[in-house]
Amino acid sequence: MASPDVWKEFESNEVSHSVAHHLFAIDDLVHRNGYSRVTDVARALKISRGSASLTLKALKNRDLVVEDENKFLKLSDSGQRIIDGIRAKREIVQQFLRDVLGMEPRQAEIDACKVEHLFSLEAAERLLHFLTFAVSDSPVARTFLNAYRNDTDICHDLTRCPVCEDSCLLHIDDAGLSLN
Amino acid sequence: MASPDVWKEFESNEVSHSVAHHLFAIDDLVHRNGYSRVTDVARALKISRGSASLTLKALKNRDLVVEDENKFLKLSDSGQRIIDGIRAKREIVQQFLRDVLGMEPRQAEIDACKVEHLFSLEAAERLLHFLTFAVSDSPVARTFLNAYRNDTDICHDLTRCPVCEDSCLLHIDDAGLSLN
DNA sequence: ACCGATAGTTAGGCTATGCTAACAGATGTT
DNA sequence: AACATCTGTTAGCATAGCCTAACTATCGGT
Repeated sequence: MASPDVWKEFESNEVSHSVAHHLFAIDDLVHRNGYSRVTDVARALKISRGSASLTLKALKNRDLVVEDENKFLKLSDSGQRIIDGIRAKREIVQQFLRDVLGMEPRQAEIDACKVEHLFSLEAAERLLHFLTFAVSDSPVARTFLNAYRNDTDICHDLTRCPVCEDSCLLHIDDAGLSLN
Repeated sequence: MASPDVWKEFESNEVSHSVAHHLFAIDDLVHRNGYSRVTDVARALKISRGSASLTLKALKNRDLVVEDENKFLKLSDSGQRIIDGIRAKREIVQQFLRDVLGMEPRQAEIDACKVEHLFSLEAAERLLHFLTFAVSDSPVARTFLNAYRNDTDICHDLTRCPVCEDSCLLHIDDAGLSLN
């Protein structure tokens, strides 16, 4: 099914989920409070100061985070670039899940947060353009989204699979998911 | 920005990426060759027999994998259910990336593989219904997809951001991504 | 000057996931 | 029977992330 090596790509990202959120925390704290220290990051992420200290030391070594004389932290240029990109991906995915697929903001945020650092730049760019077009004022887009929403409301009960009569995705093949 | 605890949800999934692919390997091997042993799984995943042995032992303890007298492995019912669900998510995401967003199959597969085990059931179900509608023969859907593809071709160079003139997502805010 | 709170670091431990290397057992070939 | 090979397990090691607990340093108030 899957090509031989694809699965190992999971590890090979610019930054891990954990690192991404350490960077997010610094960025948010600096913007909200004007500064960010180890303790602030730990509190924001709800991890211990010890963990934050170690992770942030590694990030200083990777030149993603810089520290001034007073132990105040900020993102380096490359750290900022990375986190801006990941934030953009999160917002794109979240808006798609919420505004097109109709998910509740909270669950859309959880799903987007899980995948934000994993999608390729290409996927994010394409999704952004799709999103922009889909929610535009263009009559074609409006007609489409309205039709989709009616179709969803009328024809699909999102909580019951037609095969097993439960909430499930197991039977999409039986149910005929063959889209070209 | 992000709600306080959302980021920790990353860990809380039914199975990890690694476990998912051990299960995939068994499922694929059984269907392709009729059987699956520790060595086969190791070879399929390109990891050592030692690693596979340890991980699979854990999966036997979790009752996701069962072993017969001859050391042949297969998925338990719950293991099968999990992996069918994740495979469905992968196929849905991959088809969306490929058939709607227009990505090459290979990159679509890589992206789908990274996120397949992370999306919520709800997101997958909604995406499935969207996909089914979007690529259907309905005139509304056809018109929309054609218009989208023309718009993409004509108006957007997916490799250049209008602000920084490079391949980037950093400036989506400047570029006006505010979709309600 | 001293006490207590806060900040940062470090040491030691845990799990998950990978590795190599050594070893045990079965199988197959001469 | 003997040796080679294949399979599976285990031991020891690494890294990423998290934990607690202990230590250091610094700052603030009396």
